[in-house]
Amino acid sequence: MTPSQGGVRFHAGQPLDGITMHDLRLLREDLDAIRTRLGTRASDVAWEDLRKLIQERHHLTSQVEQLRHQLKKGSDEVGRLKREKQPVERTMAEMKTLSDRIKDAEESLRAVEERVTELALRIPNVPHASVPLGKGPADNQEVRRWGTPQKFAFTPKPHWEIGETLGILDFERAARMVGARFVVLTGLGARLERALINYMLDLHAARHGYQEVLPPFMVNRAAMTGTGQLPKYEEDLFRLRDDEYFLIPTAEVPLTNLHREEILSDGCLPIRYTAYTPCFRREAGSYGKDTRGLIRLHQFNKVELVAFARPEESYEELERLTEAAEAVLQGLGLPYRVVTLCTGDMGFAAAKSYDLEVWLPSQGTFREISSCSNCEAFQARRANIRYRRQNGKTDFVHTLNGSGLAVGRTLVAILENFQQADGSVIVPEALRPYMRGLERITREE
RNA sequence: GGAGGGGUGCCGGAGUGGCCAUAACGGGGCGGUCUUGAAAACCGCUGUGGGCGUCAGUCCACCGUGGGUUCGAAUCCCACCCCCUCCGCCA
Repeated sequence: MTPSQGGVRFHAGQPLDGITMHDLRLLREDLDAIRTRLGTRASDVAWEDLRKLIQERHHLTSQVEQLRHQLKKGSDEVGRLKREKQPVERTMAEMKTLSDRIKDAEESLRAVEERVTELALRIPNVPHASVPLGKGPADNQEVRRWGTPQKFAFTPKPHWEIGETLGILDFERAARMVGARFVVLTGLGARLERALINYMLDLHAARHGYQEVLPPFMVNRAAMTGTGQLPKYEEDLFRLRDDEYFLIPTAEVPLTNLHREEILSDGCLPIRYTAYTPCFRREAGSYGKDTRGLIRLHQFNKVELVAFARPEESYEELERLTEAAEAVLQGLGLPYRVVTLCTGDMGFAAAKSYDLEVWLPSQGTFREISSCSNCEAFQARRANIRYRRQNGKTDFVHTLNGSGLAVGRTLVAILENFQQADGSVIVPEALRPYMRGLERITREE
């Protein structure tokens, strides 16, 4: 793949060929079916251009291959003639002409492939048959609820008021040193955040069988393309100015890319990873939404769950992963519900997603605190992650990911759900060992 | 950042322009012969992706990545990436 302005480019010398090929086979065979199943999910895809380009690519490929075959034979002939001391000038001249023709044809092919890749990489994943059709959050389906929201004898305060009164959240100083949508946690706030991270990691690593990982917080373009953040959502990412590196918007990116370009052995599946990372998001286009508090920040902490599964087991794995995320909320005693996202509300890479929504008393609603998705083979194709079946054939794995949980939003839920009339906040029992036994957060003098 | 060395298949490792690339040779793995069983020995098989084809098969690409030279490149040239050693700097 040739580097090009504005095209899809790879930093670490990784070719795109493998990625496009896999998508292309599917597309060539079933373009219309895929288009129909995607519906409004892919309204901005240039389907007709793509159809033409795929045909053109196919045509050019066979042409180039045929010419190359001729050149190979001719060049062998030159070698043979030279050994036999026979004249070679004529054959060499013919081959020179042929070689030039090949270069032209290859140039055309390269251009077409680049266009195909660019278009194909912007097609979202096809939803699973069990996903409800819909346009937005209103069409999501509630699956179950857990816990009972607390009845307050007073009007529950929003978390930013609780936090500022307790002196553990400082938005003002954060804004001064960076800008809007950042926070400084201090004292017991910082300790509570750290306690939550450790509690979640321990739970997933020790109880749920996820291997703990501490990955890089920035990755290259190839990795971002593999999980589907690129090329379509570049404006949502923070990018370094002098290097082709991006700050991760979620640990899903480094964890899933852990096995990019690998063939896993059947016996090691399923593979389960958990990691704490900060997450960086530009939140382009969300001006005015959740401007106060910890709900929507440019940098937040998250403990992530990622799994690699055999295709036939991936939906079972999605349930297992979702339950692991739920266990965090249950352990903390926070009421929540689980919803199945409708086709219109799902992420780019997901085939099916469950959102966990935690109860926030100050808003009187459930707010997203985790999103658990089965991406099926979508990311595996883009990142070329395969496994060897018992019959020796290779096949793409299914990748899954979910928050387990968004730490900042968990802190929000704790402050709001466990706030007391005197302004203090009760520390959930599960967290106390991580808080040096502290039972209640009060203002520190 | 500076100097040097290196990236070849599951692993080690040969290959410095066609003849030995259908990547030598060795190891590992799988299957078979032999054996009461095993070892040894011997024989065979053992990469990925794509095109065409009903099958048999056939064609193309891949020796870190991308360009270039050439009738022809793992091999020559250029750039980049990664790894190792030493020096400097640094948490």
